[in-house]
Amino acid sequence: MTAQDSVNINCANCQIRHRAVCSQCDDAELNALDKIKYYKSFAAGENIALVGDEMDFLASVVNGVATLSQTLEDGRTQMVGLLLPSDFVGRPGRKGVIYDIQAKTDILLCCFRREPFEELMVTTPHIVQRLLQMTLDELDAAREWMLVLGRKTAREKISSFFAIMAQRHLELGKLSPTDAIEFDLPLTREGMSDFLGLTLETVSRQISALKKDGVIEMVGKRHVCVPNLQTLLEEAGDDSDGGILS
Amino acid sequence: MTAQDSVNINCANCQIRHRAVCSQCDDAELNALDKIKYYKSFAAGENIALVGDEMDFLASVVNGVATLSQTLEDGRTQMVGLLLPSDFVGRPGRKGVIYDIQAKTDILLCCFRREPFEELMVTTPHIVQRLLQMTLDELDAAREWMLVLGRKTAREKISSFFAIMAQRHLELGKLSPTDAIEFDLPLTREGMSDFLGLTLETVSRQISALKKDGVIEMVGKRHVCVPNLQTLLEEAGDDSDGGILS
DNA sequence: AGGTTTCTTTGACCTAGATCAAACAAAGTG
DNA sequence: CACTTTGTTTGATCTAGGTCAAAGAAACCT
Repeated sequence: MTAQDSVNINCANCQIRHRAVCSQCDDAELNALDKIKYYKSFAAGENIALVGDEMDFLASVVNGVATLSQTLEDGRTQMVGLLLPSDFVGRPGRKGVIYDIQAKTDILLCCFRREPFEELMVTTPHIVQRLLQMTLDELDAAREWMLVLGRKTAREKISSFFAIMAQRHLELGKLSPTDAIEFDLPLTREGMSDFLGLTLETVSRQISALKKDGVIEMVGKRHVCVPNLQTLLEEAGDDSDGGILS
Repeated sequence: MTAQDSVNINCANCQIRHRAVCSQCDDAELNALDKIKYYKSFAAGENIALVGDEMDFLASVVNGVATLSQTLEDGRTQMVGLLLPSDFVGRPGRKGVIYDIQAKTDILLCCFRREPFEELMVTTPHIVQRLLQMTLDELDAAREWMLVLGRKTAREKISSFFAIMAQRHLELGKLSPTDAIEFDLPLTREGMSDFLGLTLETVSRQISALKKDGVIEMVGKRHVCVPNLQTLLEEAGDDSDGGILS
């Protein structure tokens, strides 16, 4: 399903209805949101917003993948957020954008006009409460990444990234954790290097090594198969319970 | 002022009244909070809670410094949060602790009993709204740290840490940004290394180097003097505007 | 005052991952 | 179908920061 196919969606058949910022809203509240929302899609590679821009909407990712990243003057860049379906985009109360936001695949956003959305936040506790939960979850994920960035080896970093992808896929697909898990990488080698604080060459080498050691199998450049999640988690250096919870 | 000296404080003369989770509360709401709160102090080095514990309170840091950190099985540890006065401790909606929380100096917490606090969150929008703001700020700070951890050199990391300390001190002390700034480090060399994803030896070497280059001056092991904040910010690799905003 | 313990500094050496370089592969273009 | 362009892999080399080691320095005992 591409972004274009989904322009006709509405809240009733929305795939992210039960996970997004609106998930605790009742019908009346959903109606209020509906009045201030519109759908907008971006092509893979397109910038949704750049540092210094003013963003006059807030949004939920309906489908597709986007990233948040920061860049130093000399060009070093670090990804600081990976936005997947149901994730929230933009910061209430601050128009000014402080991270570059880029679509990595074709992406569809459910956008809320900023002004009326911020008014709804005052009158609709369900929205603020859900947003708080989601922000706390993001904070936990960011802190998990601080451990990855600060203390893990290159091999552990790649394994951690694959483990997150695998687990995110598992959540949605309702597979048993003992099955083999397959998914497509939403990022290029360079994208992964920006996420993990590595060079793209190191990413490539470590993927080759994990492949050689049978931890993962690759079909083409982007499709990953994880025959045994437990093995991958051990490579990632996480405890047996699997690391990132949310 | 030690933690003990402050046990008699109340909301009216509380130093963090205007920055903490209660900052948007009116008198009635403050009263409701007052009924469910108690003060508790911890000595420097004491653990406030460890991974796996259940924490039956949430709290604001009144004075002193604490840290959040994660440890891998082999002992590598990464600090993922630095809790300073007015910061919030604990996660609403989850009793289980997932980071080690340790007092780094003597510290005084303004604790709220979990159950009634979580009930207040439902009925008191001012609390949830303020908590959302604070959590968004923490998320921004965490993302800024991801850039430090993932992409900065050892010298830039140390400079970034000093810059944050200096700026935090500046906010409170109302000095002009052109004055020399002095402050005490709340962490040992090892603490800084855990924060920055370095070894303590590298921390020590880089501090010596910054001292030799006149970027900072040290009085004893813990007291830092920054003669020129702009110079320090340049060493930190931040843009001229100074990096972390909140 | 001597003796722990904890923290810090500095030196010598080593290694994981960066950098530089080249070839390959796949997809899009005129 | 030649020809870019974009992404990937692999090799050779280099270096920032880690590791190992030892000696100060300060605080805290008793």
